[in-house]
Amino acid sequence: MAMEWTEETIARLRELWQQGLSTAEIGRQLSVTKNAVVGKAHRLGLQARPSPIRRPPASARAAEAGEAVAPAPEPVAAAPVAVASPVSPVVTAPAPVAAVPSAVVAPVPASPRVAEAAPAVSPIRQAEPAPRAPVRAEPEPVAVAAPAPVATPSVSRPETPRAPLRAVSTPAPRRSGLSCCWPLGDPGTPGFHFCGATPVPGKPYCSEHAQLAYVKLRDRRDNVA
DNA sequence: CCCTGATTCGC
DNA sequence: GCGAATCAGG
Repeated sequence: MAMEWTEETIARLRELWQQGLSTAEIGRQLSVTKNAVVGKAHRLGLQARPSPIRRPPASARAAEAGEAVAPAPEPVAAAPVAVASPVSPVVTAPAPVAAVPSAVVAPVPASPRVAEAAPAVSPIRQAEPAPRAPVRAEPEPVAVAAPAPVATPSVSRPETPRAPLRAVSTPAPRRSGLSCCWPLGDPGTPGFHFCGATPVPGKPYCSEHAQLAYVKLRDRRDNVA
């Protein structure tokens, strides 16, 4: 059986997706592959983010391969499209959320060391639609974000085994009202849950966790198993 | 090579 | 519905 997309995971997917995190990043946080993330995002109808690639529509390719029957003359002239923006059904503002530059990111369980390495940076300015700057592209030696998560003080956090998160008794913090989605505990374990506190406006986390979330980290790549 | 996201298609 | 495989651009 495939992954059980519970309300929580879907909610998290939505929020992380909306934050502008990369599919791979989201996948790491949810313990799924980027493919799963992308696939699910599509099925959920989440708005596609700028893709680095353009692919010919299947129809076009099929036609090409199959038959040259319809050259596909454009019925409607390529009139000046003018008007309005391309497609922004949802957002009204230029870039409300747009993006947490990938340089910022993630509440992934990481070692506490991060804390000292990165004393909470001020909340990033996520004002611009910043196209993701690949971390590696940064001129600076520094890198990205991190999180020290898990509030559970006890554990030093062995590492996150790719737990298929299931069996979690959906304590679903209901989407009604906003709630901090900072993950507590390891996904897949019974005690796993989200903070649930009232988030700061514009962010998915409460003030406490927002501080942890928006901090730089050295390596976002392998914090999860 | 690494990263990215999108689509296809077998399951 | 799911997501690996595959594709394709940066």
